[in-house]
Amino acid sequence: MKEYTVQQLAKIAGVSVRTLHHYGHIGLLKPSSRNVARYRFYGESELLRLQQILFFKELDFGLDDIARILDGPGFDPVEALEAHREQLKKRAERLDALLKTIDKTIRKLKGEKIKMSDEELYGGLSKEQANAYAEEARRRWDPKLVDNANANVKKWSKEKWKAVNAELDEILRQLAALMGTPVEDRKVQALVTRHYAYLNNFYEVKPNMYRGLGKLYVEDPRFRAYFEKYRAGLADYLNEAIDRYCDNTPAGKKRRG
Amino acid sequence: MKEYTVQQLAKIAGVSVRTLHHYGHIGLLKPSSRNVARYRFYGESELLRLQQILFFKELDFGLDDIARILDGPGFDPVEALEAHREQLKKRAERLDALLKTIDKTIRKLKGEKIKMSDEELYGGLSKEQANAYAEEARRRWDPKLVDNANANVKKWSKEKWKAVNAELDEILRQLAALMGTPVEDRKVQALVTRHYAYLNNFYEVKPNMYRGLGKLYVEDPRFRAYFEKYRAGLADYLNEAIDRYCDNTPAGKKRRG
DNA sequence: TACAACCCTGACGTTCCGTCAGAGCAAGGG
DNA sequence: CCCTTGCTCTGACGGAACGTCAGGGTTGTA
Repeated sequence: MKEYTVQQLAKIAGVSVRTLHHYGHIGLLKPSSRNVARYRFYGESELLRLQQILFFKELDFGLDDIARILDGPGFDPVEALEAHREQLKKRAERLDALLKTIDKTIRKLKGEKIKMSDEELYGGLSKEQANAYAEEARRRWDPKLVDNANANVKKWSKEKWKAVNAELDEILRQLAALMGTPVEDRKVQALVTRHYAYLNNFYEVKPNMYRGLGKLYVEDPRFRAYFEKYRAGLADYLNEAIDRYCDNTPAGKKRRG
Repeated sequence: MKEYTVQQLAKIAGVSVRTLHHYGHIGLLKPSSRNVARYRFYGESELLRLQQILFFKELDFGLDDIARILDGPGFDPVEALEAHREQLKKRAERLDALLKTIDKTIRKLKGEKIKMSDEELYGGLSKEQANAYAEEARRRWDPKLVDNANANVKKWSKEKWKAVNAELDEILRQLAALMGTPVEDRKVQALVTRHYAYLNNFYEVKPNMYRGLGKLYVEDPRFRAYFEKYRAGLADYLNEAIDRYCDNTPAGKKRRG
């Protein structure tokens, strides 16, 4: 039977020795045996448990939660592992897509240094898209405000557009990374809020208009249904947006070196 | 110019009020103005900055790093993207490894389930544990004796296992009850001796095999010093021992009581 | 004017480790 | 057999990024 010292296990699992000590102290992962000199030794099952721990840690569970999960009465390792495997697979696929996108983006950024027509100004949000948003906003809230906003938008500088596009891109990318996460999740909430804060910024809407938005997305129960629907089509939407981003993204918005 | 109170900004951005306080304290995001009553007020630019902060935070940057990024002379988006890509790549690789491990594990677990009944035989000590002990014993002492012992062990009846388990349980319980008692105490000595006699019993080892371990703990004067030193940690040690005992009890696991 | 709902400033608590310090083992070489 | 090198141990303190009171003002509204 294989046994690992602290350092060996640490290296295998990619954590620090201190982490293993810590896990031992809080009873999360104890060595399978100890030396006369109290040296720690871990077996295969500890390695597996550590993997599970790290897995849940990736999902942002606290260590005590992890302990409850792993040591809970109804914990069927096979079942749990199969569920996790599915999650992992999805994550891996998403990561893969993200990686490709980023590669594309980097190539684009490196290649097409300076080339930006007026049309490209609209970048992350196509004219039609912007109009679509405007349309919806018009339907939903105050038409005058929206028209006003659009008028403002047209006066925006290139710089502002760049910044705004970049932000939308960021938000979308992160939302994509969270695909499959429950809507109630704090991260999703935060991102959605940011997304709408972005829209708010985009349209330079007044607070009272924003109240409706905020409520819809953050407090209103309708938000749930809306986002469910939204999420279903999110992948396509994002791919389009990302492609647009790659094709339209002009050279660096700069600062520093 | 639109102004937000702490709570308003917090809600919009999906962070806590305390977080805004904190960011103010460390100089990462300061309110654009303050009341006579020192109430904080944030403007549009603070909202934007906060969103940038949150973006980098999602990427696991520390707050001081974020400050350096945002307040620094400038930064290169390509560079940032490439760094980000590296991070994602590592993550993807780890995910991949995890997936493989999980697949292996699932297969293993499914396979082993069938053989569970066999494992039940081992009672207080899991098969691996038993084998681990055996392995060590084999290394340390006479291989033939160990094999012999194992052969014997396999013929033990459930009744015998129960009895043996009960004894270990009893010993540990009494040791726990004596926690804090000086090592020199006759009772402690007796129990420690019984503990090792239990191991002895388990392997049905001969006295000479036991020499390496038993003498060190019970007769050798070095033991005295050693144990004195570790007496402070005795509680932990015992708890660990007891936990190990519980963890390895298969079928009808009794975890905690 | 009362009262809920905000806001303030300390200041201590928490999680998850990083990082010494002071010491003990393990093993190969001289 | 000693020496050196490389692990390992146990505290104990530190620190990042807040959470969570306590104790006490402020504001808007009924």
